[in-house]
Amino acid sequence: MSENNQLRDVFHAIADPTRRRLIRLLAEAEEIPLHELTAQFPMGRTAVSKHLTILREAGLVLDRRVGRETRFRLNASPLREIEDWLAIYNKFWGTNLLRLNQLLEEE
Amino acid sequence: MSENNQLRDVFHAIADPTRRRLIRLLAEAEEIPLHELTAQFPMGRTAVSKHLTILREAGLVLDRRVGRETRFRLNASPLREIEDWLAIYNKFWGTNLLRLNQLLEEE
DNA sequence: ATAATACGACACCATTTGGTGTCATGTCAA
DNA sequence: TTGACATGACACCAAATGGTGTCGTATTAT
Repeated sequence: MSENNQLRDVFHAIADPTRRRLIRLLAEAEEIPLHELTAQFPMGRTAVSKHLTILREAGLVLDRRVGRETRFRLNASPLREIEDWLAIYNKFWGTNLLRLNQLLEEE
Repeated sequence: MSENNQLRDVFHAIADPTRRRLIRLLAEAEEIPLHELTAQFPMGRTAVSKHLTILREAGLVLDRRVGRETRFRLNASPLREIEDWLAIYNKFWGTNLLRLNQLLEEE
């Protein structure tokens, strides 16, 4: 039951726009091979592959060889860590505009 | 009503553990001066100040001079962007263990 | 008046990051 | 069997990142 093979920080993994777009693409399909993912980006195959490696090390992506291609699929569950982290702060969302007003009035 | 002065990516801002700890510290107090925040970290004042600048540019922190100190306070609302982004994927959280099983059975 | 404090603004540096290109290898098609 | 395709595994590079130390200045305390 070792769902946590996280060698990489999930927060760091989702920090890059390219990696977030990869996640988005993988959410829309079951399984996508590397060359097909690469076609969606203005960069080379090597760069996309590196981003996918980072996602894999964060547990956000699974990959398997099928013939000569490597197919990737999304594993969204590590995102729960982000959700948990956010839960601490979303209670501040309402109050902070008030805080801002207080701050401006003090000046 | 320009709440979005975001020069920096919020995802990038929360990617660093030091910056997440700064957010945590600021959530626990109303207002904390730089030197007091610095005392909580194993690094120098300059480094902490740089992290706070990144948080400020992401809109996550507000600062004001009071006498000779610069006091910081949390503004959590930009975190809503993260929450919105997560909302797209948390519907996958339940299904992915099934996917993983399917994958293992295929092998 | 003097000294200590808190800070911003630098210059500086090692490491990481995000990209490139190339080469060797396994796989599929003709 | 020959050639095109898809990939991994490098070597490589510029720029960003996350630290450091120092200097000058405004503020506070003595």
